[in-house]
This record gives sequence, structure tokens and C-alpha cells, in this order.
Amino acid sequence: MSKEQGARSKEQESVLTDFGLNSEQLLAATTEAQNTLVLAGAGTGKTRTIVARIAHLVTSGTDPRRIVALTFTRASAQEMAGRVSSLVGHRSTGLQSTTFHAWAMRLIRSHPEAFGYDGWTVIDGDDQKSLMGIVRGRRKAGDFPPASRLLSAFSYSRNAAVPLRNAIGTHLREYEDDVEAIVEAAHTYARLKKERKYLDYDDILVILADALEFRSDIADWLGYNIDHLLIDEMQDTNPLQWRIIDRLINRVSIFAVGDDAQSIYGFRGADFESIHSFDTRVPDTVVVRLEENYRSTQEILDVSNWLLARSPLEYNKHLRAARGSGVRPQMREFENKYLEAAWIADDISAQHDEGLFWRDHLALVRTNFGGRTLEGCLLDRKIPYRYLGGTKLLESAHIRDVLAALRVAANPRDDLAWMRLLCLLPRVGEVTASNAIAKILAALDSGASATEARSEGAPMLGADLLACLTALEHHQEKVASAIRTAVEALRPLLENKYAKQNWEARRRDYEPLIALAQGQPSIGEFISEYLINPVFVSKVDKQEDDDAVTIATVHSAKGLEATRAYAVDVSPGRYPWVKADDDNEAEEERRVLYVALTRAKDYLAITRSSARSNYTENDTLAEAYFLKDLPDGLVELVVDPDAPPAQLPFTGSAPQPANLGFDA
DNA sequence: AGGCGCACTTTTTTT
DNA sequence: AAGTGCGCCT
Repeated sequence: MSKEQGARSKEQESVLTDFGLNSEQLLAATTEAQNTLVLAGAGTGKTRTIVARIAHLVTSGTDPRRIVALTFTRASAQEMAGRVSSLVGHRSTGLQSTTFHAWAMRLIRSHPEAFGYDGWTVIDGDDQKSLMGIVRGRRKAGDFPPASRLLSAFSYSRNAAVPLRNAIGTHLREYEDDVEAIVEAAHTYARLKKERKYLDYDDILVILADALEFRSDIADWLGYNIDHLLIDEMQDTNPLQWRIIDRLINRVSIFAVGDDAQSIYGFRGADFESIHSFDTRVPDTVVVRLEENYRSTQEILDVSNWLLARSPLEYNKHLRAARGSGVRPQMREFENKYLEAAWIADDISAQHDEGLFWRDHLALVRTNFGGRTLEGCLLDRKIPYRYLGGTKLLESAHIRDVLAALRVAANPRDDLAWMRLLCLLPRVGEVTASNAIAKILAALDSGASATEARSEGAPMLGADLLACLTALEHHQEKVASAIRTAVEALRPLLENKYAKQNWEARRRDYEPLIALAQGQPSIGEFISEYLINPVFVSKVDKQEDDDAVTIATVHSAKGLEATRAYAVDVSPGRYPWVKADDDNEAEEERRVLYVALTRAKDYLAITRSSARSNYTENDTLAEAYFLKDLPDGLVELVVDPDAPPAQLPFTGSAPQPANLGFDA
């Protein structure tokens, strides 16, 4: 035994030595502690340390199938698995590297007898909104909160483990007279979900958390099957996720990595204080700090450090650049957002000519909407890009239309899918569709077959579509070819619906969709897999092409880095976001900007445009603006380098340069 | 009454 | 890109 251990430790020593860890990283990666918290500032080798930890575990004899590594996105899960396997090869086969939601869903699906959710469907945000629309009924916007706000209040209550009434109080303040009606809406929504066997995103975590809390047999079973739980981005873990972790303490060894200064998911109930109390909540924890930054030059860190130091909160973060000195970041000001985007695109293009790869460039935007102009510029110049945080393929309208046909074939009681499908037909709107759906459900209740119910309740589908649905019903297991069938049958309707909305671009999404569905066991599993692990529309047509510029929302850019980073539209009203109205929210905004700035390795451009007059003229926003007192020495200020500004201010919206044809 | 086209606004952040 | 409001049409 001791001989074997000796051999193993030599092997792992060589694996990790070649990996070039510093002493703290090595300490963390090889710790024998029951539980570990690694406090790792931006760029200090957080991912590298987790990867090394997993490599250490599998080379010292842990079965990789008994290791669960939880990350925040599908991308980082894959990245992590890839890096582990390049380090230790096949010895990591079976490692579970996944997101909280995907892990929970897999457990629920693969053990229907234990959890009891066999045949339930995962629904996305749009379906949630439709369902809540049913709950709201015809109440007017002023009288009752819109569906989206109800949903976010309810979701916050569940994720933050805050009583429903409190969440309503904070999220729906202006409806305080209607609290009782809102509470009732929450219960009705939950009931409708249950009747239809729908699971929303939160349900997935709640089911696992409840199972672990109330069924000690399940907690024991999970504990027996897992030795090591590794959690990335611990600072973004919310109370609901903590409930899951809590039940595994003392059953498995927990290894968490996080940075309080990068906590940006407060809106989902994450509280970065929980990272400070980690070692009291999780007994026998060893804390390791990583403070040396290997990513960026000192100039980039100087700006980032300055930003954080200005916070009233005490982060105690001062990143040191192991790489030393480089180029000063630039602050670039433009007349309007079109010139801003055009400059970024041109600069990327020029750098590519100089020999950099497209993938060396990362543009960080605050909102999904905020990347649109830049996206247009890149398209215009034929620069390959991927858009993280853009529209998800399975959530785009033209895809959902097609999937609706498969959904009603699989489950004739799926009324949200029925609504979507029937409304594609000419002369059919919400009212006609709901009458038809009521008839279909009544027919099913009285024992009719699905085929009978369909032709009885919805004769307006016509013979062809009715036959198509019957065919889909009988070939449910062939998801890919079912989608092809549905696309063909619906083509005239789709073409009509999207005639004025980019039909030519939309139609190209169907082939990749079919490719994605290849080998999926059922429509339900296909949908839940790709909702929980999304594929983005922008990525669809260039799957081979991994040399591409990345546009990403800061929230989807966690863990990313690039030689050249562009923080886009860092203007008053954006950082902090206009609607961040209390200090906590504003401080979270500061961390968002901090995450953005610390993505850059060699070059950082902070860009903004002066044309948002309603913001720059607003004293409150200008006063709150994070960069208002940025010392001159920290950045090089460049004003409108390519096109000197016309005399501002504008009174209306910014005029669009006629020669830039990218705003289509 | 219900559907539909048109003009209008309005976009936080994610699973 | 998608929701909302309004007036017109069947």
C-alpha cells in the first residue's frame, strides 16, 4: 500500500510540477483538508487551481465519476473538463463537470423513482410569461404587475430564501395595496405549473434541495456516490444552492473557489457575505488565498484596483501583476455609439492584420442589447464573432414555433404549445385558440384519442397539419427527423409570419437545430438539455470556426480573458446602471465593471460615447458615475480619434452617419 | 367580437 | 427583438 502511494505521489508531483503552480495554488490543489475555500482574486489562476485539484484527485486514486465540479456556465464546464483531460488524459473520464441546474436535472431525470418527476417538461422564460399571463388574466398594467415582474419577484423569493411577502415588498413596492392578490397569483401560478407538469428553472433546484433536506435516504445516497464536490464562483452561490450544499457537508469533501469582489448575481439572491461566513458554515475548512495576478499588466490592474478602492465596502483587494508593466489602458470617447462600435471593429481588424487572432479580442457589454451595434459592425466587416448572452437558439421565436408542434404531439395537454401553434394560423388569435384548446382538453378528458381530440377541437389546422401531428406523435423518438417534418409542414405559415422579420436569416437556423437534435431521446429531453445548457444563435452557423471575436455580457464573461479587451459604453447611466437605486445595487454594479476591466491581459480600451444626452445631463447619474474622478495618469484619454465631434450637445437622438450601412 | 397591421416604446444581468 | 396601444376590417 505504501509503495503504491509512493508511486502515485511521484506521478502526481510530475503532473502538477509541469503545470507550473505557485506555492499557494499547489497547497490548495493538494490539500488533505476535509473542506477548502480558495479566495482567489481576478486572474490569480482560479481555474488552473481547480483543474490541478481535479488532476491531483484522479491521479491519487479518486474515481473521477465520484467528483462533481459545478461551474456557472456550460462553456466553463467544458473548458474545465477539457483542461483536466489534457492534463491527465483518459483518467478523468466520467468526471461530472456541469452547472448546478444541469446537475440537478440529471439527477432528477435519471432517478424518477426517487424524485417522482417522470415526464415533466422544463419551460423557459417565455413559457413562464405565458403561463403567468393566464394567471394575470385581463387585468391592466397599472392595476396589477406585469407577468415578468411577478415572475422575477417570485423567483427572487425562492432563490434568496426570502418569504414571498418580503420579496413582493421589495420587488413590487408600488403595488403594496395588492399584496394579497399577488400572493394568490403566486399560488395559482404554481398550481397551473403542476397541473401541466411543467418545471421552471427554479423548480429544478428546489426539487433537489427539498429532496436532500426532507429525505435523508436521498442525501445519504448522494453522499455515498460523491467523494468530492468542487464549486466555482462560490460568491455567486445563492441560498437555494446553499441548501443543496448544506446537506452534503460532512458527507463529501467540499472545495470552493471564489472572489467577493466579483459577486455580480445579487439579483438572483447571491450574497457575497456568504463567502466570508463560509468557514463557519462549513466546519473543518482550510482557507487559501491567491493574490498574485498572472493575467494582466500592472497598468490594467491599477485601474481595477482604483475602482475597487473607491468603494465604501472593504474588499481588501490589491492585485499585483506578476507580469509587470505594460501599456496604459485607453479611455476613448466618441460622438455616438455608431462611431464607438465602428472604431472597435476597425481596431480589431487592424490588430488582426498585425498578426493577432480574432479570438484575442473580447468586447464586454453591460446588456444584451448593448452589443447590437458592435455586432452589426463586425457583420459588416465580415469579422467572425460569437455572442455570449445573445438570444438562445431554443428561445428564439421561429424555433419555438416549430418546437410547439413537437410538444403538442408529445403531450396533447401542453396548452402553451397549442397556443403558439394555433396562433400561426391565419385568422386565429388568442381567443379562437383558447376556445379550441378548451375543446381539445375536454375531448381528451372524455376519453378521446389525441388524434380525435385534435381534429375535433382544432379543425382549422387542416388535414395536412393534422396528419403531420399524428405522424410526429408516432415518431417521437426521432427528434431530428420530427423537426424536419414539422419545419416542412409549417414552412408557409412561418414564411408568412416572419416575412417582414428577417425570414432569410431565420430559415438558416433550422438545419443546425436538426443537427443539434440528432440522437436526442425525446423532445422533452432535447428542450431541457438545450435550455439549461444553451446554444446561442450567433454561434450556430460557425461551429467549426473557433477563431472568432467574442462579444459577451459581463455576466456571461465570467472566467474569460483575452489579450485585448474592450469595455463598451462605460458611460454615466450604464455604470452604475440607471435603475440601481440603492447602495447595495450600486456596489454590485461596481463589481460588474471590475469584472469587465480585469478580463484584459495586455490591452484594455474603455470606450464611451457622449451622445446619450439624457444621461450626461442628469446630475444624479453623472454624480454616481464610477469613473468621474478617474485620475489622469491611470488611463490615456483619446477623444474621438477618427472623427472629431460636431459641436455637442444634440437635442434629439444622435444622427446616424450615412456611410455606415450596418444598422440593418 | 375578434383578428390584424401599424406605429410606438423599451430593453439589466442568468439558469 | 418583442411587447403595447390603437384603429380598422371581417
